[in-house]
Amino acid sequence: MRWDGLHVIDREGPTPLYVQVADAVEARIKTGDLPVDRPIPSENQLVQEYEIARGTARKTIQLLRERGLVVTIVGRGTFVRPHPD
Amino acid sequence: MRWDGLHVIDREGPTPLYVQVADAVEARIKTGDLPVDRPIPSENQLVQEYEIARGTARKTIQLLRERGLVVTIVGRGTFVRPHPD
DNA sequence: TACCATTTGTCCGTATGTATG
DNA sequence: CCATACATACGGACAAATGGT
Repeated sequence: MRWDGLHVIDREGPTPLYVQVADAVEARIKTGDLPVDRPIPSENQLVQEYEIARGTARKTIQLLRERGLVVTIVGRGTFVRPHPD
Repeated sequence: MRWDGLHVIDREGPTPLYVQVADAVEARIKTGDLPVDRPIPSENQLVQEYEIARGTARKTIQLLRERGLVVTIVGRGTFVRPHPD
C-alpha cells in the first residue's frame, strides 16, 4: 500500500501548513524513502499530494533548502543532498 | 473586416484573463470560425494574439478542455470537438 | 539514420491582489 | 500590523512527442 502522508496534516492547528509539509518530506528523506541525489516531489506534486496552494509548496521547499536537506536546480527540480552523518 | 478579438480583453476588470480568452475562443468555435476537427491557435499563438503569458494560455486551453469543447494531443495541438448539439 | 521545427508537458522563479486570523 | 494561504499573471528553462527534411 502507498502512503500519501495526508493524514499528518492538521489545518486547524497552530503549525503553519508549509512547516508541517516540510516536516513530512524531511521524514521521508531521513528514512531513505526519498534517496540522496533523487528529486523530491515537485511543487505541483506537493500541491496535489497535500492539497495545498503552490505558494505553500514553494515555502515548503524553501524551508527544506534552509535546513540544508535539498538543493534546487532551476528548470530541473529539487534534489536530496548527501546526508551529513 | 478581420476580427482579432483583442479589444474584448479587459485587463483591469474582475474576470481573470484566462477566462476572458477562453470565452473569446469559445465564441469562435460556436460561430464555426474554428471548425470541428481543426486545431485552435497553439499556446504560442494565443500568447501573441492576446499578448498574454504562456501559463495564462495554458490555463485558457485547460478551461476549454474542462468545458468539453476541445481535445489536446501532445506534440500536435488542441482540436475542436464535434459540437454536441 | 540523423536532424530540426513545432507543440504540449513540466518544472522553477517572481510579483501582485485578496482574504483570514 | 503581520503571517499565512490562495488565486492570478508574468517569465524562463528544459523535456517529450510529433512530423517533416
